Amino acid sequence: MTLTTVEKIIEIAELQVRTGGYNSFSFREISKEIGIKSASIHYHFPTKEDLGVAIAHRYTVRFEGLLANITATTPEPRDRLKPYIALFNHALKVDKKMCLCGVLASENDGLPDAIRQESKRFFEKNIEWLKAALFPESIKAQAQASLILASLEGALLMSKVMKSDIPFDDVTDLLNNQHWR
Amino acid sequence: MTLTTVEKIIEIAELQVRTGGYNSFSFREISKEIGIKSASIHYHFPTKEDLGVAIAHRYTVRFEGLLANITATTPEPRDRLKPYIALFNHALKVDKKMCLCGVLASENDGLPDAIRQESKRFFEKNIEWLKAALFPESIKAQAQASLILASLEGALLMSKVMKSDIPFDDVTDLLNNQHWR
DNA sequence: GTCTATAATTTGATAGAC
DNA sequence: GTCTATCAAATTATAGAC
Repeated sequence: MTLTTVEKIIEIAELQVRTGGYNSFSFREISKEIGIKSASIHYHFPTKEDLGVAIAHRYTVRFEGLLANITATTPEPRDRLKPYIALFNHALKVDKKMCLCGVLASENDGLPDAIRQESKRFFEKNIEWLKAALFPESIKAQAQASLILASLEGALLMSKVMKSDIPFDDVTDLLNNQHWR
Repeated sequence: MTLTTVEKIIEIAELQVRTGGYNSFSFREISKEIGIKSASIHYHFPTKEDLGVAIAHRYTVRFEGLLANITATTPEPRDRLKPYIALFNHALKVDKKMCLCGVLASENDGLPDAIRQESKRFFEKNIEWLKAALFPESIKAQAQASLILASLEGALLMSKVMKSDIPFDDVTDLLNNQHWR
Protein backbone atom coordinates (compact mmCIF):
# COMPACT_ATOMS: atom_id res chain seq x y z
CA MET A 1 0.00 0.00 0.00
CA THR A 2 1.76 3.12 -1.23
CA LEU A 3 0.40 6.34 0.15
CA THR A 4 0.42 9.60 -1.73
CA THR A 5 1.95 12.61 -0.03
CA VAL A 6 -1.48 14.00 0.72
CA GLU A 7 -2.52 10.74 2.35
CA LYS A 8 0.66 10.63 4.41
CA ILE A 9 0.13 14.19 5.60
CA ILE A 10 -3.43 13.53 6.69
CA GLU A 11 -2.51 10.23 8.34
CA ILE A 12 0.31 11.70 10.43
CA ALA A 13 -1.67 14.81 11.28
CA GLU A 14 -4.60 12.70 12.46
CA LEU A 15 -2.39 10.71 14.80
CA GLN A 16 -0.90 13.89 16.22
CA VAL A 17 -4.30 15.45 16.87
CA ARG A 18 -5.51 12.23 18.48
CA THR A 19 -2.45 12.32 20.73
CA GLY A 20 -2.40 15.89 21.97
CA GLY A 21 -5.18 17.89 20.37
CA TYR A 22 -5.54 20.32 17.50
CA ASN A 23 -3.05 22.86 18.80
CA SER A 24 -0.39 20.22 19.35
CA PHE A 25 0.15 19.34 15.72
CA SER A 26 2.38 21.39 13.48
CA PHE A 27 3.40 21.48 9.82
CA ARG A 28 7.04 21.20 10.87
CA GLU A 29 6.49 18.01 12.84
CA ILE A 30 4.52 16.39 10.05
CA SER A 31 7.08 17.37 7.42
CA LYS A 32 9.90 15.95 9.51
CA GLU A 33 8.14 12.60 9.81
CA ILE A 34 7.43 12.38 6.10
CA GLY A 35 10.81 13.64 5.04
CA ILE A 36 9.71 16.74 3.15
CA LYS A 37 9.75 20.43 4.02
CA SER A 38 6.88 22.22 5.71
CA ALA A 39 6.50 24.53 2.72
CA SER A 40 5.53 21.47 0.69
CA ILE A 41 2.62 20.79 2.98
CA HIS A 42 1.32 24.29 2.32
CA TYR A 43 1.20 23.35 -1.35
CA HIS A 44 -1.37 20.64 -0.54
CA PHE A 45 -3.09 22.43 2.34
CA PRO A 46 -2.72 26.22 2.21
CA THR A 47 -3.65 26.75 5.86
CA LYS A 48 -3.64 24.71 9.04
CA GLU A 49 -7.41 25.02 9.11
CA ASP A 50 -7.62 23.43 5.65
CA LEU A 51 -5.62 20.46 6.88
CA GLY A 52 -7.70 20.25 10.05
CA VAL A 53 -10.89 20.07 8.01
CA ALA A 54 -9.38 17.39 5.76
CA ILE A 55 -8.40 15.24 8.74
CA ALA A 56 -11.84 15.42 10.32
CA HIS A 57 -13.59 14.85 7.00
CA ARG A 58 -11.56 11.76 6.11
CA TYR A 59 -12.09 10.39 9.61
CA THR A 60 -15.85 10.74 9.40
CA VAL A 61 -16.09 9.34 5.87
CA ARG A 62 -14.01 6.32 6.89
CA PHE A 63 -16.18 5.83 9.97
CA GLU A 64 -19.34 5.99 7.87
CA GLY A 65 -17.90 3.21 5.73
CA LEU A 66 -17.36 1.04 8.79
CA LEU A 67 -20.92 1.70 9.93
CA ALA A 68 -22.30 0.77 6.52
CA ASN A 69 -20.29 -2.42 6.69
CA ILE A 70 -21.89 -3.36 10.02
CA THR A 71 -25.34 -2.71 8.62
CA ALA A 72 -24.59 -4.87 5.60
CA THR A 73 -23.03 -7.81 7.40
CA THR A 74 -25.14 -7.90 10.56
CA PRO A 75 -28.84 -8.17 9.77
CA GLU A 76 -30.18 -8.29 13.33
CA PRO A 77 -30.39 -4.87 15.03
CA ARG A 78 -29.71 -6.44 18.43
CA ASP A 79 -26.43 -7.92 17.12
CA ARG A 80 -25.09 -4.59 15.90
CA LEU A 81 -24.06 -3.03 19.19
CA LYS A 82 -21.07 -5.34 19.59
CA PRO A 83 -19.40 -4.52 16.26
CA TYR A 84 -20.16 -0.84 16.90
CA ILE A 85 -18.42 -0.98 20.26
CA ALA A 86 -15.54 -2.77 18.52
CA LEU A 87 -14.81 0.40 16.54
CA PHE A 88 -14.06 2.31 19.74
CA ASN A 89 -12.30 -0.69 21.23
CA HIS A 90 -9.98 -0.59 18.23
CA ALA A 91 -9.14 3.06 18.84
CA LEU A 92 -8.22 2.34 22.46
CA LYS A 93 -6.40 -0.98 22.14
CA VAL A 94 -4.95 -1.03 18.64
CA ASP A 95 -4.41 2.62 17.75
CA LYS A 96 -3.97 3.41 21.44
CA LYS A 97 -5.42 6.80 20.65
CA MET A 98 -8.51 8.84 21.37
CA CYS A 99 -11.33 9.19 18.89
CA LEU A 100 -10.35 12.11 16.66
CA CYS A 101 -13.72 13.79 16.91
CA GLY A 102 -13.84 13.23 20.66
CA VAL A 103 -10.66 15.27 20.96
CA LEU A 104 -11.93 17.95 18.61
CA ALA A 105 -15.25 18.08 20.46
CA SER A 106 -13.53 18.74 23.76
CA GLU A 107 -11.64 21.67 22.22
CA ASN A 108 -14.70 22.76 20.29
CA ASP A 109 -15.00 26.38 21.39
CA GLY A 110 -11.39 27.13 20.53
CA LEU A 111 -11.49 25.72 17.00
CA PRO A 112 -12.16 27.32 13.60
CA ASP A 113 -15.78 27.05 12.58
CA ALA A 114 -15.14 24.80 9.57
CA ILE A 115 -13.53 22.19 11.84
CA ARG A 116 -16.36 22.42 14.34
CA GLN A 117 -18.79 21.66 11.55
CA GLU A 118 -16.85 18.58 10.51
CA SER A 119 -16.72 17.10 14.00
CA LYS A 120 -20.36 17.93 14.49
CA ARG A 121 -21.08 15.88 11.39
CA PHE A 122 -19.30 12.90 12.93
CA PHE A 123 -21.61 12.93 15.91
CA GLU A 124 -24.71 13.49 13.80
CA LYS A 125 -23.87 10.57 11.53
CA ASN A 126 -23.24 8.28 14.48
CA ILE A 127 -26.50 9.19 16.18
CA GLU A 128 -28.38 8.79 12.91
CA TRP A 129 -26.88 5.35 12.33
CA LEU A 130 -27.41 4.16 15.91
CA LYS A 131 -31.07 5.13 15.80
CA ALA A 132 -31.77 3.39 12.52
CA ALA A 133 -29.48 0.39 12.86
CA LEU A 134 -30.00 -0.48 16.53
CA PHE A 135 -33.39 0.89 17.50
CA PRO A 136 -35.52 1.12 14.35
CA GLU A 137 -38.73 0.56 16.32
CA SER A 138 -38.06 2.36 19.58
CA ILE A 139 -39.49 5.66 20.68
CA LYS A 140 -36.42 5.98 22.89
CA ALA A 141 -34.05 5.57 19.95
CA GLN A 142 -32.69 9.11 20.05
CA ALA A 143 -31.88 9.11 23.76
CA GLN A 144 -30.46 5.61 23.73
CA ALA A 145 -28.25 6.44 20.78
CA SER A 146 -26.92 9.49 22.63
CA LEU A 147 -26.22 7.44 25.74
CA ILE A 148 -24.25 4.83 23.80
CA LEU A 149 -22.13 7.34 21.92
CA ALA A 150 -21.55 9.53 24.98
CA SER A 151 -20.60 6.49 27.09
CA LEU A 152 -18.09 5.28 24.53
CA GLU A 153 -16.45 8.66 24.03
CA GLY A 154 -16.32 9.16 27.78
CA ALA A 155 -15.02 5.64 28.37
CA LEU A 156 -12.15 6.30 25.95
CA LEU A 157 -11.26 9.45 27.91
CA MET A 158 -11.32 7.60 31.17
CA SER A 159 -9.25 4.64 30.06
CA LYS A 160 -6.65 6.93 28.51
CA VAL A 161 -6.29 9.00 31.64
CA MET A 162 -6.41 6.04 34.03
CA LYS A 163 -3.90 4.12 31.92
CA SER A 164 -6.12 1.08 32.18
CA ASP A 165 -8.54 -0.72 29.87
CA ILE A 166 -10.78 -1.57 32.82
CA PRO A 167 -13.04 1.52 32.74
CA PHE A 168 -13.66 1.04 29.03
CA ASP A 169 -14.33 -2.69 29.43
CA ASP A 170 -16.62 -2.07 32.39
CA VAL A 171 -18.65 0.45 30.43
CA THR A 172 -18.95 -1.72 27.34
CA ASP A 173 -19.96 -4.74 29.45
CA LEU A 174 -22.80 -2.74 30.94
CA LEU A 175 -23.85 -1.47 27.53
CA ASN A 176 -23.84 -5.02 26.17
CA ASN A 177 -25.90 -6.36 29.07
CA GLN A 178 -28.34 -3.48 29.09
CA HIS A 179 -31.93 -4.27 28.22
CA TRP A 180 -32.50 -1.80 25.37
CA ARG A 181 -36.03 -1.17 24.29
CA MET B 1 -15.20 38.70 46.89
CA THR B 2 -11.73 40.04 46.15
CA LEU B 3 -9.46 37.61 44.39
CA THR B 4 -5.72 37.55 44.85
CA THR B 5 -3.56 37.70 41.75
CA VAL B 6 -2.83 34.00 42.03
CA GLU B 7 -6.53 33.21 42.19
CA LYS B 8 -7.25 35.45 39.20
CA ILE B 9 -4.52 33.76 37.19
CA ILE B 10 -5.82 30.27 37.93
CA GLU B 11 -9.42 31.29 37.31
CA ILE B 12 -8.74 32.78 33.88
CA ALA B 13 -6.38 29.99 32.88
CA GLU B 14 -8.99 27.39 33.81
CA LEU B 15 -11.60 29.03 31.61
CA GLN B 16 -9.18 29.18 28.71
CA VAL B 17 -8.24 25.51 29.01
CA ARG B 18 -11.90 24.57 29.25
CA THR B 19 -12.54 26.57 26.09
CA GLY B 20 -9.79 25.38 23.80
CA GLY B 21 -7.50 22.94 25.56
CA TYR B 22 -4.16 23.06 27.32
CA ASN B 23 -2.19 24.30 24.32
CA SER B 24 -4.63 27.12 23.66
CA PHE B 25 -3.91 29.09 26.82
CA SER B 26 -0.95 31.42 27.11
CA PHE B 27 0.66 33.60 29.75
CA ARG B 28 0.26 36.60 27.48
CA GLU B 29 -3.49 36.13 27.11
CA ILE B 30 -3.99 35.70 30.84
CA SER B 31 -1.86 38.71 31.69
CA LYS B 32 -3.79 40.88 29.26
CA GLU B 33 -7.11 39.92 30.85
CA ILE B 34 -5.87 40.62 34.38
CA GLY B 35 -4.05 43.78 33.46
CA ILE B 36 -0.54 42.74 34.46
CA LYS B 37 2.48 41.65 32.44
CA SER B 38 3.24 38.04 31.55
CA ALA B 39 6.51 38.24 33.47
CA SER B 40 4.48 38.72 36.63
CA ILE B 41 2.72 35.44 36.08
CA HIS B 42 6.08 33.69 35.95
CA TYR B 43 6.73 35.07 39.43
CA HIS B 44 3.75 33.05 40.74
CA PHE B 45 4.08 30.09 38.38
CA PRO B 46 7.63 29.63 37.06
CA THR B 47 6.57 27.39 34.15
CA LYS B 48 3.42 26.75 32.18
CA GLU B 49 3.40 23.22 33.54
CA ASP B 50 3.33 24.60 37.10
CA LEU B 51 0.27 26.64 36.27
CA GLY B 52 -1.35 23.70 34.51
CA VAL B 53 -0.91 21.56 37.61
CA ALA B 54 -2.34 24.30 39.80
CA ILE B 55 -5.43 24.64 37.63
CA ALA B 56 -6.16 20.93 37.63
CA HIS B 57 -5.45 20.61 41.33
CA ARG B 58 -7.75 23.44 42.33
CA TYR B 59 -10.46 22.07 40.06
CA THR B 60 -10.33 18.64 41.66
CA VAL B 61 -10.18 19.95 45.22
CA ARG B 62 -13.19 22.15 44.57
CA PHE B 63 -15.05 19.23 43.01
CA GLU B 64 -14.27 17.05 46.01
CA GLY B 65 -15.83 19.70 48.21
CA LEU B 66 -19.01 19.63 46.14
CA LEU B 67 -19.13 15.84 46.40
CA ALA B 68 -18.68 15.97 50.17
CA ASN B 69 -21.52 18.45 50.31
CA ILE B 70 -23.82 16.06 48.47
CA THR B 71 -22.91 13.25 50.83
CA ALA B 72 -23.60 15.45 53.82
CA THR B 73 -26.90 16.92 52.68
CA THR B 74 -28.40 13.92 50.88
CA PRO B 75 -28.60 10.88 53.16
CA GLU B 76 -30.26 8.45 50.73
CA PRO B 77 -27.84 6.93 48.21
CA ARG B 78 -30.60 6.70 45.59
CA ASP B 79 -31.19 10.46 45.88
CA ARG B 80 -27.57 11.37 45.21
CA LEU B 81 -27.41 10.83 41.46
CA LYS B 82 -29.46 13.94 40.71
CA PRO B 83 -27.25 16.41 42.58
CA TYR B 84 -24.21 14.68 41.07
CA ILE B 85 -25.58 15.16 37.56
CA ALA B 86 -26.32 18.78 38.49
CA LEU B 87 -22.57 19.43 38.77
CA PHE B 88 -22.09 18.56 35.11
CA ASN B 89 -25.30 20.32 34.15
CA HIS B 90 -23.83 23.45 35.72
CA ALA B 91 -20.68 23.19 33.60
CA LEU B 92 -22.74 22.94 30.42
CA LYS B 93 -25.52 25.45 31.09
CA VAL B 94 -24.04 28.00 33.48
CA ASP B 95 -20.31 27.98 32.75
CA LYS B 96 -21.05 26.93 29.17
CA LYS B 97 -17.74 25.11 29.27
CA MET B 98 -16.40 21.59 29.20
CA CYS B 99 -15.29 19.81 32.33
CA LEU B 100 -11.65 20.82 32.80
CA CYS B 101 -10.45 17.29 33.38
CA GLY B 102 -12.48 16.00 30.44
CA VAL B 103 -10.53 18.34 28.19
CA LEU B 104 -7.22 17.40 29.78
CA ALA B 105 -8.08 13.71 29.52
CA SER B 106 -8.70 13.99 25.79
CA GLU B 107 -5.27 15.58 25.31
CA ASN B 108 -3.71 13.22 27.82
CA ASP B 109 -0.88 11.74 25.77
CA GLY B 110 0.40 15.16 24.76
CA LEU B 111 0.55 16.61 28.28
CA PRO B 112 3.34 16.83 30.86
CA ASP B 113 3.26 13.95 33.29
CA ALA B 114 2.47 16.07 36.35
CA ILE B 115 -0.70 17.33 34.69
CA ARG B 116 -1.71 13.83 33.66
CA GLN B 117 -1.46 12.77 37.28
CA GLU B 118 -3.71 15.59 38.40
CA SER B 119 -6.45 14.83 35.91
CA LYS B 120 -6.16 11.14 36.70
CA ARG B 121 -6.82 12.01 40.32
CA PHE B 122 -10.03 13.80 39.33
CA PHE B 123 -11.38 10.64 37.74
CA GLU B 124 -10.23 8.42 40.59
CA LYS B 125 -11.90 10.62 43.17
CA ASN B 126 -15.14 10.70 41.21
CA ILE B 127 -15.23 6.92 40.79
CA GLU B 128 -14.41 6.44 44.44
CA TRP B 129 -17.18 8.76 45.52
CA LEU B 130 -19.77 7.31 43.12
CA LYS B 131 -19.09 3.79 44.37
CA ALA B 132 -19.40 4.68 48.03
CA ALA B 133 -22.11 7.33 47.84
CA LEU B 134 -24.43 5.78 45.24
CA PHE B 135 -23.80 2.03 45.32
CA PRO B 136 -22.46 1.14 48.77
CA GLU B 137 -24.00 -2.35 48.61
CA SER B 138 -23.63 -3.27 44.95
CA ILE B 139 -21.16 -5.71 43.44
CA LYS B 140 -21.56 -3.72 40.22
CA ALA B 141 -20.59 -0.45 41.90
CA GLN B 142 -17.31 -0.03 40.05
CA ALA B 143 -18.76 -0.57 36.58
CA GLN B 144 -21.83 1.51 37.22
CA ALA B 145 -19.72 4.35 38.55
CA SER B 146 -17.60 4.26 35.39
CA LEU B 147 -20.69 4.27 33.18
CA ILE B 148 -22.15 7.31 34.93
CA LEU B 149 -18.95 9.34 34.80
CA ALA B 150 -18.16 8.32 31.21
CA SER B 151 -21.71 9.14 30.09
CA LEU B 152 -21.61 12.57 31.66
CA GLU B 153 -18.20 13.48 30.24
CA GLY B 154 -19.27 12.21 26.83
CA ALA B 155 -22.62 13.97 27.03
CA LEU B 156 -20.84 17.26 27.69
CA LEU B 157 -18.70 16.69 24.59
CA MET B 158 -21.73 15.93 22.49
CA SER B 159 -23.82 18.86 23.61
CA LYS B 160 -20.91 21.25 23.07
CA VAL B 161 -20.28 20.03 19.55
CA MET B 162 -23.96 19.76 18.61
CA LYS B 163 -24.66 23.21 20.05
CA SER B 164 -27.69 21.76 21.78
CA ASP B 165 -28.57 20.77 25.33
CA ILE B 166 -30.69 17.90 24.05
CA PRO B 167 -28.01 15.18 23.96
CA PHE B 168 -26.97 16.00 27.51
CA ASP B 169 -30.57 16.10 28.74
CA ASP B 170 -31.38 12.84 26.96
CA VAL B 171 -28.42 11.11 28.55
CA THR B 172 -29.17 12.39 32.04
CA ASP B 173 -32.84 11.42 31.72
CA LEU B 174 -31.84 7.86 30.92
CA LEU B 175 -29.38 7.80 33.80
CA ASN B 176 -32.05 9.08 36.17
CA ASN B 177 -34.58 6.49 35.01
CA GLN B 178 -32.13 3.62 35.00
CA HIS B 179 -32.76 0.81 37.45
CA TRP B 180 -29.39 0.71 39.23
CA ARG B 181 -28.61 -2.28 41.39
C1' DG C 1 5.50 19.08 -6.36
C1' DT C 2 9.39 20.11 -3.64
C1' DC C 3 12.93 23.09 -2.44
C1' DT C 4 15.46 27.42 -0.10
C1' DA C 5 14.87 31.43 2.19
C1' DT C 6 12.55 34.35 4.90
C1' DA C 7 8.85 37.11 6.92
C1' DA C 8 5.67 37.99 10.78
C1' DT C 9 3.90 36.55 14.93
C1' DT C 10 3.46 34.16 19.19
C1' DT C 11 5.22 31.78 22.88
C1' DG C 12 7.60 30.33 27.28
C1' DA C 13 11.06 32.08 29.87
C1' DT C 14 14.90 35.10 32.21
C1' DA C 15 17.57 39.27 34.06
C1' DG C 16 17.47 43.07 36.58
C1' DA C 17 15.38 47.72 38.04
C1' DC C 18 11.94 49.56 41.15
C1' DG D 1 5.20 41.64 43.43
C1' DT D 2 5.23 43.99 39.20
C1' DC D 3 7.66 46.23 35.72
C1' DT D 4 10.78 46.85 31.24
C1' DA D 5 13.48 44.68 28.14
C1' DT D 6 14.92 40.98 25.84
C1' DC D 7 15.88 36.22 24.22
C1' DA D 8 15.47 31.83 21.90
C1' DA D 9 12.51 28.89 19.87
C1' DA D 10 8.52 27.54 17.40
C1' DT D 11 4.74 28.50 14.43
C1' DT D 12 1.93 29.64 10.26
C1' DA D 13 2.62 31.32 6.00
C1' DT D 14 4.59 33.29 1.45
C1' DA D 15 7.81 34.21 -2.64
C1' DG D 16 10.28 32.42 -6.02
C1' DA D 17 13.86 29.02 -7.96
C1' DC D 18 14.17 24.33 -9.78
